[in-house]
Amino acid sequence: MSKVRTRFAPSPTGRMHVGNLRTALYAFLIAKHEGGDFLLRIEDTDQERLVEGAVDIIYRTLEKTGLIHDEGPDKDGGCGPYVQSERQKSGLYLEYAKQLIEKGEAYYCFCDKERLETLKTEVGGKEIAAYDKHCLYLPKEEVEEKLAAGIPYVIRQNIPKEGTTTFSDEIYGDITVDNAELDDMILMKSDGYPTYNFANVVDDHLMGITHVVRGNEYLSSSPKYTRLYHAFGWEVPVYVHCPLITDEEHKKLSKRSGHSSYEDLIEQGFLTEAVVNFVALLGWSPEGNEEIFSLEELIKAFDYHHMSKAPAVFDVVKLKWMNGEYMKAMDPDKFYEMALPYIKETVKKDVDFKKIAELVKTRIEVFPDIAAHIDFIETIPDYDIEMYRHKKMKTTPETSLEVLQELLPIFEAQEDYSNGALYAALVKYVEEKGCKNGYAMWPIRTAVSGKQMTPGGATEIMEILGKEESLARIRKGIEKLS
RNA sequence: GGCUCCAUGGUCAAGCGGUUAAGACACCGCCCUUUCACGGCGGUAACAGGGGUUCAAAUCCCCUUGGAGUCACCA
Repeated sequence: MSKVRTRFAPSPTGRMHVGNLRTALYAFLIAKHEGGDFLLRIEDTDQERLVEGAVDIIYRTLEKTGLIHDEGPDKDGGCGPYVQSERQKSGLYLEYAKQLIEKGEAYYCFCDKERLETLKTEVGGKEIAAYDKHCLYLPKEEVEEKLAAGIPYVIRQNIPKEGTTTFSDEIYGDITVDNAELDDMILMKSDGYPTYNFANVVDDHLMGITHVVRGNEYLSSSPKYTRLYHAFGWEVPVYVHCPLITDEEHKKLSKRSGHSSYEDLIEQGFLTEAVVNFVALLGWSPEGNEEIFSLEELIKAFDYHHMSKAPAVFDVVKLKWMNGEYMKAMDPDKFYEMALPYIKETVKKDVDFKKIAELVKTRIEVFPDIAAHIDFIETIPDYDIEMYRHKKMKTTPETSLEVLQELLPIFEAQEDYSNGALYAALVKYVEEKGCKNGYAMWPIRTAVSGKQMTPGGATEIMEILGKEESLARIRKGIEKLS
């Protein structure tokens, strides 16, 4: 069996859609699992939709996610160029289209926009057009004349009205459709560029792609591609159509969802590794129960025969959980580095950011969660004294006042404001008083944070706030309670 | 609307003729705990419906229903 070659063939139109990322990932995994090649090809045949900088986004995203290609525009592997607009310049696509015309598998079409309009019908609120093969029947002389006169033309695939076409997909099995359902799709546009449909087939063949991995929105046009391969007499690649990724409404994931692109997710504080891991599990499941996979582990475990057919909902809640897992497992220094901008955004004071990062590390799922956890460090919120009441700790505003008043001089005398020393002092007080830890801890933590929940306990917070601020907050608490 | 695909808990999903129908997220409860979280333990919750085939069906077939995709000189 020949070496597996897959490709990722995006068109540079903006951010990296998570559906595209997943497709790229699967293509990468299928190739790498077999020790094959993964190529990158830029499909920029639609000159109108080109977005400046989009190619850079593609490079950057692939690099960050670790989907390193073996061949591409920047890595010649002998099949170049790897950008379709560059390939187009050599007249390659037109040449192949002409081959098809000679075989009777394609034909010139001179129909203008107005005529095409008349072919449209509206069904269910949608406009549907089916070409009527008008130009297929043009006499040869007339075609020559029009060509010579420089009349704009397109080249269409000639699909018979009779019979059926069958193709085989690794995931969905054999699919057969009536040829009558297949439109004579355009291969070459009037601007001289090939359509995606045509360039895709030609290039996949020329680049020796063995497995075509793509989203399942292409399932219905696959018979046309298959006919193209047959028309050329080329070997049909293995098709692997990936199930759709949908939003919570079970619709194709769109920009409206707010998290449809890789870049969106990163901006929302997700980690690249978590996104890749999560997306890998959308439409595929490993053999065991383990769900956390590095890219290396995915390569080893990925078997595309275990892919599912049904569309998968992109569940942000689960992504968050997974992201939290990656946060916890992250190297502390790395975490500190990444969390710092978020910490600084809410805490302007000169405190130990590293300690804050440590405290927050196991409690957040995404970086923006940090703000809500530590905002009290900057300024203490105006809390209700009922917050001092806690059933389990057996505290009330009254007992809290007493504890705070007794503890104040102790903390005033305390020089060492490290967590350990503070905790020791507190425990000593608790022992002498003969009460439970929480009985004293709760009021202190409340006074010092003004919050129902905080990252860390009373003394951990005091350590970060420092002596002066801690005492000020305890005094303020006493004031409030008096 | 035509065509195509899909159908196990709220979500991701194991399952591929015989199972007490896994696991994860979410949710709930308990425990642990310097609060919350983390962690540990436990719980609620599913084979869309109807026909077949078979000794036996979540698994195979058909129909119904539901959902999605697609029908461009976009990819």
